[in-house]
Amino acid sequence: MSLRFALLGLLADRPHTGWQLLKQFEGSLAYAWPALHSQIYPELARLREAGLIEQTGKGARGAKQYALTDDGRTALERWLRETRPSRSIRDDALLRVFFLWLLEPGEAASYLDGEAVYNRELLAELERIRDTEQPQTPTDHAYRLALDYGIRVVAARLEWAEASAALVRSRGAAEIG
Amino acid sequence: MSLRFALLGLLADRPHTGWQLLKQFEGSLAYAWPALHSQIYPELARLREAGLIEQTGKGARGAKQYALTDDGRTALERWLRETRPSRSIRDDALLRVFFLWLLEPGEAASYLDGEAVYNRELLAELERIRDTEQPQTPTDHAYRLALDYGIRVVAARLEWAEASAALVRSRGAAEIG
DNA sequence: CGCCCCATGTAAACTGTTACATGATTTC
DNA sequence: GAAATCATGTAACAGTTTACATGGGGCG
Repeated sequence: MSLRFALLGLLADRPHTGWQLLKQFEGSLAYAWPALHSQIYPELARLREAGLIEQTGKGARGAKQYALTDDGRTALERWLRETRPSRSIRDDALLRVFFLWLLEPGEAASYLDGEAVYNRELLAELERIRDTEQPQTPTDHAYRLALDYGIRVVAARLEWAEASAALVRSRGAAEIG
Repeated sequence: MSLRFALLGLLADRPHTGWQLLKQFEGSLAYAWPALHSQIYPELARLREAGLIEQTGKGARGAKQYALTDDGRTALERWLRETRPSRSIRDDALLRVFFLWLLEPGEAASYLDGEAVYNRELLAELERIRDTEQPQTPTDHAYRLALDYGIRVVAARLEWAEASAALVRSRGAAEIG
């Protein structure tokens, strides 16, 4: 369901080829809704069949350019305005935390160190993007809001991982000492 | 894949019936890896078939109690120690932010207000749990780490939503004024 | 006895990943 | 002309949701 609207949303800004859409999903959208070409191309065919998008041209090497139709824009705006976001979450890294008690304190702390490293590097990358790109268009401003979200959430995860690793180490030391 | 290990992880603490496992997935695990009975019961049958769990008793009304086998514990510890968490994320609420430029500033701000309300209420609920339950066992301590993670991340999302709503309103006012 | 909750399962539809498959254009 | 990248598609499999289906036990 969300993939369908992600495609419509990208096409609302300007026409794209399937390949260009794929690159968007590999870029900034990867943090919100990742998708591979094997899912994107069939979905584009279905959206076209449903009249929500139309093919507006051909590029080199068989590329197909699509644009949003009026029906597509209506469907997209209805999704944004009239439906509530799904709150369903799947977070493998968090799931593992529930079972950290199975490991020795030192090993559990190492796991948390790894989470800290991952989030520290991701945070640096997101901050680099924030500090080098200047939003111009309304689309840019929306993407910047999404980037700010990522920065705040990843910073929170980093702080949690650092604090938790320290906590686990101090509890482990107390048991031994 | 993760569902399998989530079940093994719960059974590592103590034996559970399928129903009890289902209640765990509806409770704290819902924030990390939600699952329904239609997925849990077949997966338990497969884990039993594979020798990773065994049925240790029968409860009232046809309830089946399962416990982890030695093979199951080995598989669980290998997952925790030797595999890295998947970083794949699907966040419908974040996806919508990329397309907020489609709405009028007032409507976009309303969407962000809704995100603030949702996260404010969830944060209050998580803090209530933190302040009423006192961790005792190692299992409790791991659950508490997961709860702390939720509190930090939800607090970050709340702050982002409030700041973003204010930002969008001020930009909208600047355009009009 | 009727209702609610406990308790387990299966089937169909949908979504997402991995693997297979092909061909065009650019670059070295 | 070989390799890398652009560009599109299908097939098989795995994971998830929704719907269908059944029966036991406690409570009023």
